Amino acid sequence: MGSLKKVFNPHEVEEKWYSFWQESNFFTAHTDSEQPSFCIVIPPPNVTGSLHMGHALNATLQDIITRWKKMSGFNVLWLPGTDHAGIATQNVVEKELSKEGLDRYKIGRDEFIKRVWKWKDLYGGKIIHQLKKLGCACDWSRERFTLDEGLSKAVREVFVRLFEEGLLYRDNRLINWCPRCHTALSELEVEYEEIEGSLYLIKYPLKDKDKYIIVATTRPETMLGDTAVAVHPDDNRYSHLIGQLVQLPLTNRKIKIIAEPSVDPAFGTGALKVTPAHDFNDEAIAKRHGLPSISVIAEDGRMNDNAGEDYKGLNRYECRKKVVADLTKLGLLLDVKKHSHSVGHCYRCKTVIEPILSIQWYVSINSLASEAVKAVKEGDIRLIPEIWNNNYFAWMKDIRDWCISRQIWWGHQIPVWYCPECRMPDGKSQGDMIEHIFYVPLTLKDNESISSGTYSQLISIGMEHNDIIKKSKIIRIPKDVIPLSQKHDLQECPSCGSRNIIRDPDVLDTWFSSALWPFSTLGWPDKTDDLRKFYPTNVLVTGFDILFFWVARMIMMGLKFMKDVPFKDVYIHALVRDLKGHKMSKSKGNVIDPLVMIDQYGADAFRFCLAAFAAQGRDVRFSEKRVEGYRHFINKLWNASRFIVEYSEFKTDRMISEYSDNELDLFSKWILSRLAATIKEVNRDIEAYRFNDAASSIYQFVWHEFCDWYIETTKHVLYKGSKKDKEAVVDCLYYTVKNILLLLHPFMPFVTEDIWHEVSDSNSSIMLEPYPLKIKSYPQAESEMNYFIDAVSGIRHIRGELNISPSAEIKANIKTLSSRPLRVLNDNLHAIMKLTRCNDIKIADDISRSEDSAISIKNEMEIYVPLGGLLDVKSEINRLSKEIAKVESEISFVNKKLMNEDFLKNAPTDIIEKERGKIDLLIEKGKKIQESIQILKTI
RNA sequence: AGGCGCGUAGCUCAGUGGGAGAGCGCUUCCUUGACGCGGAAGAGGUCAGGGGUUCAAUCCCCCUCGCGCCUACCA
Repeated sequence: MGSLKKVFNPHEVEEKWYSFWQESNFFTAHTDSEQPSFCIVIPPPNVTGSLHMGHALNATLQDIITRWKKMSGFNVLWLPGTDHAGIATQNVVEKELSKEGLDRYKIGRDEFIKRVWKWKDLYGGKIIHQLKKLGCACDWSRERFTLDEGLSKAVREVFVRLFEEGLLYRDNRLINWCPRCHTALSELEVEYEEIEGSLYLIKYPLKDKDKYIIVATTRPETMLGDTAVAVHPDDNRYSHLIGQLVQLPLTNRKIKIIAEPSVDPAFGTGALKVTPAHDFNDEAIAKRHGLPSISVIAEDGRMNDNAGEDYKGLNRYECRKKVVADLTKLGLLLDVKKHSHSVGHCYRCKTVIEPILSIQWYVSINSLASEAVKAVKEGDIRLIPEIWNNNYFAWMKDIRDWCISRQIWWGHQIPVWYCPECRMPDGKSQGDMIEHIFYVPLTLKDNESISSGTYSQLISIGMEHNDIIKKSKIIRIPKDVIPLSQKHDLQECPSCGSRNIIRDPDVLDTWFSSALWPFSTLGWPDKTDDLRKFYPTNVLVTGFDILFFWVARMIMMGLKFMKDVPFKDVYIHALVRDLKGHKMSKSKGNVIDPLVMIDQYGADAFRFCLAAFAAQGRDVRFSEKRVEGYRHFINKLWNASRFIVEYSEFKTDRMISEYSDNELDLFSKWILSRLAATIKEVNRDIEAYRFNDAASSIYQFVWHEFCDWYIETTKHVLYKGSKKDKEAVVDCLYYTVKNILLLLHPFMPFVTEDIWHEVSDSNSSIMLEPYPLKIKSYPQAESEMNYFIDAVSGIRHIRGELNISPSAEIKANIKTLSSRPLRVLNDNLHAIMKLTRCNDIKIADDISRSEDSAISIKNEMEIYVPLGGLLDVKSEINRLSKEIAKVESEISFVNKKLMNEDFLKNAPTDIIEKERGKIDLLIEKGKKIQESIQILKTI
């Protein structure tokens, strides 16, 4: 033990203690431990990102639970890791390439993936290691990555088993396509945003050349793919036209007018153009009416051959301009109105989504979802706060099959192969059906160039199998081609033995691998010790924004493959917003960097602030001022500890429990009792994920009970007491501070560890100490302490209100109205004098008031402060008059109640008794003050 | 459009069927032997508005207004 420095400096200790913990392996969970297990898997952050406030809050809460459970005797595993974030990571590396004038096609798939790994090793996973700055007790020896070998094995296992059970299928549907990322997205990956656009009214000529039907659209360029015009069957304006053909302008197609009840006659003109290949509603209409789909926009967002010679090759927006111009020339554009509507954007790159038709892999979700609903309904999984249950159920009810294939390279490549040499059931060669589109057109021997062809064609012109695969930018494999899937890479076609097989080029949605996170990270599919010990995990701590993306899918996969829930509790915390309540985002420029907060105020203050903000069911509006406030709290704790350490020479080896009741003074028993209450509350609140309540209980106890009252009352003993009295008080001070540090450790790991080494005899870490659980209470001391506090506050109140300088020594007389306050106050006379700066206090039951006194009426006592010439009679009368007004209004309020017969009839007796007791005291108090005013008036 | 949540001190937020609390800010005073990142004493609120249930409503129910979020739709 040394002594604490004058000022606490977070920077000096944070790194020191973190590496101490890590080197001592305190974060490591033990497979052979006898202790009960407790496990949290971290929501794996995106490997491309850097730490933001959301991560900081999320990690702080997990760390609080982790440290609390460790100290409470559990073998805790907090398992960290990152997710490979397919699209995001691929985007980052593609941007890098484009700076070098390259793209992924130029360097090829293998080279590209090597590049991404290299990037990942250099810059990836920054977030997860930034958590160390926060003090997180993650078991780094078990850190995982969704693309590492083990997790890839788990993905492969899951895919193949779902495939074999028939829960995976390919289908040709309209999907959300990002023309920039060049991939399909699931519906969850599309963000809708309100856009100020235009509504174009376009005349479609009827067979009777002078007449038109007018359609309304926000996307005129899609008219090139129209295959019908739909009107409501009961719409009188149009019912006579149903069944007629219209000439689709800018094309030479004629399309039919159909009756469709889903059309809203009140919207636009009541006539809807139907473009099944580029609109989800239109696709549904087309299905009902057997309409063809004509795709006019290609994967790169440009118009394709079907759009016609004039438009082919233009991008969507250029085409829109030209279509509008051409319609205007033809006199077919009737009007353009302003119109705001919501438009889907890619959640990664914010490009406007294009619905296009394509073949994708889907997970058949219904059977998985119904199990996942059951788990929450039957309470095997608790969502906390419960308010999320409804959201969860609603989403699960409307859940659609999950599109899991992505047309990118960074990720788990789908373990499916197709054999071009086999024949389909109808006898056609599969190779005739598989179409290859090249990155760059190939020049053949006779100088002809080709940009695409079927597999069979390309083979017939002499291309090698591997060459075809390598040069293909897109491989179109029709739905009917038979997919082959197995755990180990397929080397040859199991039916024809051909080695020229084609692997599905797509990769899986990143969330597919994160869905397995709670068991894949523990070693599944191998039957590992970790898996046995830590699955199911105990709690998942996460934000609501990924409840569907991730939590729901983990529940489905856990139930399916582990036959058990992945976690018992899901604690859903708030989003961190800025002071105005807006989401923090780089584009808004309102981001607060957690690392800056740590740098400025220290990790402990920052963490405590996050915990204090984490009230259930409410968003966090982050305020830097509050971090500062908690930095002051740490300073307070630090200085309280410094004070105690000064008296370390009086510390004995006695345990506090070895002190008998009469060896401890009132204040010591009181603070121990308050500590007992705080310990109880903090444990209860952390258990219930009420982190803010736990934090404020400790704050209140440390500052306003321990520092404000206990330390102050020990001073007269420490300055003037006997050795024996000092020992008792110092032992109690040490005991309380040590318990405060233990209670605070999960919230403020660094400063508590630092002080611990000064105040405890042990050289090891506070992390290894047991968390305070239950200690003795002293209810009598708590109630007696109130007399003391009343006496001190009464005198201070008079001082403050009458503006008597704190340095002026005064006298006080206290008349007690019963024996208890008489005894309590007399026993602690010196402490009262010290805290009120009185040089003389008389306490008795027969004190009479002197004329020149200021007074204060408290429970069972009357306090007189004789002031002689110092008494400003006028302001004292003023003060007492204010007080009497307050008392009188209270009396009339309580009286009204007690006069009410219904109240007396219906209210519980304890409430009635309370009111009766109140009124007697109030009347007595009023009388006393009144008398006092009278006396003052005579002066 | 539907759902959820919120509206409490100047600001950021707790909270409860029996006359409301914290932090910061504000006012006055204080170089009191842990701490001015401190101490003492204060000011400040018809708990968004209206109606209902109840002996009693800030809290429960209904409506209105304002704000936020989610889901769906938006030709």
